Amino acid sequence: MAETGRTDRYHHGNLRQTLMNNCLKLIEDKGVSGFTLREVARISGVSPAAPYHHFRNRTELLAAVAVMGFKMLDEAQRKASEQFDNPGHRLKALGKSYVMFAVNHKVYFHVMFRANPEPLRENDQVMNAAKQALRHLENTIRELHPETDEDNSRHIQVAVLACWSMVHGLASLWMDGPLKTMETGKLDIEELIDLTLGQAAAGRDF
Amino acid sequence: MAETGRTDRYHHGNLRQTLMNNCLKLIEDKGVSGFTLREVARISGVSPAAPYHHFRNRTELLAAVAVMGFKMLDEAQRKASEQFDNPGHRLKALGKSYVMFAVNHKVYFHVMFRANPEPLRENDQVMNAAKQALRHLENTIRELHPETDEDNSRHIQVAVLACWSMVHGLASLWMDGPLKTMETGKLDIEELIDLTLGQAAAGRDF
DNA sequence: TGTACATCAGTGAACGCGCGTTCACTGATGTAC
DNA sequence: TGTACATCAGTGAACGCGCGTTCACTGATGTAC
Repeated sequence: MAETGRTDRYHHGNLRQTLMNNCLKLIEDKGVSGFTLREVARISGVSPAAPYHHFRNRTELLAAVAVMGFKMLDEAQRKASEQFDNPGHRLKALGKSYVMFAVNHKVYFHVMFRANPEPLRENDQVMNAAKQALRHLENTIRELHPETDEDNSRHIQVAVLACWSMVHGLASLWMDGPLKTMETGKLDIEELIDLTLGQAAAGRDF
Repeated sequence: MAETGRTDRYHHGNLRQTLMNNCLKLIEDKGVSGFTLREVARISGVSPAAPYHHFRNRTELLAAVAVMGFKMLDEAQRKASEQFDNPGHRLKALGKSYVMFAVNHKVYFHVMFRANPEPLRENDQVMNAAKQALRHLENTIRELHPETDEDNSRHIQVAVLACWSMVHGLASLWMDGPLKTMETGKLDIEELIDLTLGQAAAGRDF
């Protein structure tokens, strides 16, 4: 608070966070592959070597952003699932919350799922944060299928996958853009989510 | 055919196609952002300047690959939709064909939907090819909802979106990898698609 | 069938550039006494 | 309260690198006569 604006000090005071924020800004403008450590340092008003006091290398900065994103998603999913006792309603709320997260935090979503995924996927902190964020969906579906014989455990996995696919796909299409050329692209995204999830709930078409 | 292996000629004979193939190989190894024109030229056994006789610049090579991919998808969708007269069955076949395309042509899929999408999305040839590939899905859904009043046209758009989301999401999750850490990741992908689309058809959960 | 010539599709050297990372350094900060 | 000193978090110059693209060029190919 009181710190904002005082940028003329030798010690920055909050460089780690500043680098992460500017990393996101940069990716928003130029895409994940357009992000460079040097430019992040530059717009943070700091020398090219400074970030190395906070992150081992370029990949670790991206990983930190991804972890942050998964924690935010986790929190959003938690809030959504607390809104309803009925697991069916809760599931729908989780789905909507997932897509809304992607829409409202487009850049995080990119880093979380697509930023040169290979190096990030070998990072334990990232993988754990991801698992945490997804457990709300799994728990809720488990509640919808209380019989827990062996066969059922597989059905649950498939159900999780079906739900995840639907919402991840809606989010992906929104971000990948082809959607924008369609008529529906002009609808309000929130309305669109309701309609689409409703469509799926009715079990029509597929 | 008879040309294969004769690489010691001054004129390559088929450089355009060779560059596109090696572009795909490179992206498979290093990701879209790791693809460089120079390396494509290198592994094609040609000087760094040679590609400029076939593509105006780096982006245009990517665009050509994307167009090729959409044409292949179009063809796959066409074949799938010819398998069934019943539009319900046809829809399911289209969905499966879409996901199988992504799984079997992972790299094309990446270029088509994610390769620094901004420049590609401004390319008319790419956008037209994309529209062509998607029209099978739209036609089939239109057939399922023959009443064509105004309200219905919107329902159709939403239905297209719901279906597209499901299959694009399944494909995305498969490619983005988190899926692989789940139990279901160990299932055969083809089986998985059947189960998931079946799940959705039953209208369970969501 | 030969020849002249336009055009096509390569070469290879060079350009300017920005990158990730390292290095020896130094100013700022916190702590023990 | 002052001072000595360790540690933290910056600087700025330099490294080697590979990139996209351009340039003047040349060998190969196709065609008209």
